[in-house]
Amino acid sequence: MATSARGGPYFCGIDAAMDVVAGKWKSLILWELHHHGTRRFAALRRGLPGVSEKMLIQHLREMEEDGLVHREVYREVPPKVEYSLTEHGVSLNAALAPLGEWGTERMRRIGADKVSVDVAATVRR
Amino acid sequence: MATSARGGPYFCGIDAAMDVVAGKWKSLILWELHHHGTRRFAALRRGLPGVSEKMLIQHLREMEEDGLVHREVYREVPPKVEYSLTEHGVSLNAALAPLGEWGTERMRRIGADKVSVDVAATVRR
DNA sequence: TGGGGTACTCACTCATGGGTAAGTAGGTCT
DNA sequence: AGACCTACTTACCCATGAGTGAGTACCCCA
Repeated sequence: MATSARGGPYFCGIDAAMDVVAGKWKSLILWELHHHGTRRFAALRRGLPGVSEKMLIQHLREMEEDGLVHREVYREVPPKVEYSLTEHGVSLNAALAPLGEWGTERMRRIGADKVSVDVAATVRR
Repeated sequence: MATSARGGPYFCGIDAAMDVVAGKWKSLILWELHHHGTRRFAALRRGLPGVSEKMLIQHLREMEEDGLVHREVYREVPPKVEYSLTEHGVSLNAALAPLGEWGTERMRRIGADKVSVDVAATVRR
């Protein structure tokens, strides 16, 4: 994996956007940060049932590199780190909205289950 | 791989939509079919420089299962199969439009290259 | 006669994405 | 003293996604 930013060449804009959103949890992180404004690492973790610490950190780092999230470290002694969306993160979220609606519609069509907190807790083991 | 349709449980609509669009070429296939209306297998293949036959077929089959593309087989003797978008495929494409714009904007910001036909041909070997 | 085009399938390989579990540092709670 | 909290890092493993190359059936054209 390149530690440098993801970056084309791309076929088109969708390609470029997908590159940034690809990853099992990224869209959820975006959603979570969008709805709560600012969240600490542990809060984010609790908000995404099933995510592993490794993946959460990896995704957050990549999204930081991509300029989607802002990471604010407070040098206190129980460590404290706050994550929030940047301007680009906010606009990406807005761009994802129609897709979210389409997906919701699709879930209705195929009758897919939504992950409930209980199910998620079970999945988490 | 389950041959049955992908299908949740999902956290939210975006999740459900991403499930259907995930795959290196799916969004490009959508784009290609949207812009040309109806395309034959070989034409699609030529339109997506770098795609392997295996992946193209696999993606087309999955998208057919998901109700995004329609597959019309003509029982002639040089085989002829035409692919086109279904109503759901069209609406998905529309839902992807804002994301495409965001991606295009991002490409401008980071100065990413766009795949040209020449580069693609080279990549294809 | 044989090369090419159509739309595939099949077998094999490899890279990567993601999961699991443990370790770390410094401080507070019991 | 020892358990626990924070936000991580590190090492290891495995399943899956994707690429390569060959094979197939049928026909057309040079």
